Amino acid sequence: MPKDTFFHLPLEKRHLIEEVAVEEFAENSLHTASVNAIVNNSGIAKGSFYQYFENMEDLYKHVLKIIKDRKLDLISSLPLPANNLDTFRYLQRLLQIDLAFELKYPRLAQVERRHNFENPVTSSIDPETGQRLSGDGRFHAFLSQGVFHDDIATWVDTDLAAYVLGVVSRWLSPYLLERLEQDSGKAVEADLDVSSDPHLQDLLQNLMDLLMAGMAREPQIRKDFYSK
Amino acid sequence: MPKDTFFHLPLEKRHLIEEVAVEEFAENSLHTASVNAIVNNSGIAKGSFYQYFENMEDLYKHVLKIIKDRKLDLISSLPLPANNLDTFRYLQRLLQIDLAFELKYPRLAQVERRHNFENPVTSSIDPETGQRLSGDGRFHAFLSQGVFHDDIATWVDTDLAAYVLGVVSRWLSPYLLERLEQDSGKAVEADLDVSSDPHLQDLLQNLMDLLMAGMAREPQIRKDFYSK
DNA sequence: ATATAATATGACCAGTCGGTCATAAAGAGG
DNA sequence: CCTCTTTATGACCGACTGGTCATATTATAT
Repeated sequence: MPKDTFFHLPLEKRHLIEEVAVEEFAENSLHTASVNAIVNNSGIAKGSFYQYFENMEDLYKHVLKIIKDRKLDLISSLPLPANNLDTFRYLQRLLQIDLAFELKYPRLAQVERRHNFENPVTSSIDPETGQRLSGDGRFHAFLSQGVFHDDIATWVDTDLAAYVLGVVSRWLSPYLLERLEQDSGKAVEADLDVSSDPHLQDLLQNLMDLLMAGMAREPQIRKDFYSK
Repeated sequence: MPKDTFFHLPLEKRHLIEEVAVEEFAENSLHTASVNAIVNNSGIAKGSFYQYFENMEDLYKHVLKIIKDRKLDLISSLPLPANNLDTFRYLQRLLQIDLAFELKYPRLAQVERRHNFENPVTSSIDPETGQRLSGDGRFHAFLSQGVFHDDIATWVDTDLAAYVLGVVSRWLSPYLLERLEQDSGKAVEADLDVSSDPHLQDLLQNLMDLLMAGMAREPQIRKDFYSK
């Protein structure tokens, strides 16, 4: 955690340092990021850096926390979904959240991608159930719910599916945004409404169809013929 | 391209340097890889490095070429598929190739992933047709063939699908291998036959089912009801 | 005004970086 | 043996690295 001094800083100065750090971590990993670069780009003295942070890792963890906070803020700012969200509307919402985050904080999203690349987590074991738990758990939760509600076929290997969904959601956003720009011929505005833009909805729906028809039980899916 | 001197080297020495370079590029990008590290780890003098290569980028490109060559070798070494390969067996083969490569050359695969991360290509425009062409073109070819043979639904956005397949194939291999290790409780041997191991086939088939039922026209897929 | 605490600063350190180069060693042809 | 070419070497260079620290400045409290 950054030292107290850092949090006593005028907000403007603090935010400047944070912005510069984000930019640095977007282009460099924790181990290759440069203290000197951050110091120079934010106009503070080298000594000040070490008055604010223990070391680079301290600042890095702080940036990761910013990412977490911003994402939570963003989720709560999105229009509240209906109480009984359809299984696949729920998945669509998960993808939309990542998309909105990419749109609003592209550099933070890049830092997150880099972090994920340097610290890959293909899986971890749930200490309670002993089951595999790939990724951040969002998609495991989605799949469990889906299977429970008979919306997802029972033959689906949920850990494999959760991993695949995680990978797709992580890399989908930059593709969709670049695609939007190329298709429309103009830059995408940062305040684009991800849940209403028609072209974006088309693309997202196309992906949803692709995923759904594979996992949805209705209409007939081959494997379910045998398993039930 | 490396200088002549490099190719005059005894094979053993040349391969040692290449191995050390691969290891360096597996852990560092082109811009953060260290000449000194490579020199020390391979036991050659600093000056020799610059007798063999123009600079680090020269060596980097050479390693990329090794990756390309090894992959081609591996493809031609795999049992030849039947002439008229079923559309989805063809996709399965594409995934198996990536898997075999990860299994046989895990460090080369890591270098490739890092390269792809540092030089992301979400899409490029085909100069001939003017169409979008995401990824390396393998999956575009697959999808075009599939649509042509009526095996893939016409409503599928092929560029989006090709991108998703590319992302999945790139990140699937390390997951599957780790999964195999955890499920079986023992390390996976490097000479595992990716096209015959039963557990591996189960997992791959599960993913194929997931993808197929979404893209295969048979049995009924919703969107095709309307489009045809 | 004075004393004390909090903050800011950049010269400085030892270590590493990519890259060069004069020199030495080794090979090849006669 | 001598000659000429190719290859090997590591000391050396200037630039940059993360980190320290004595000193200076500012804010706070009395």
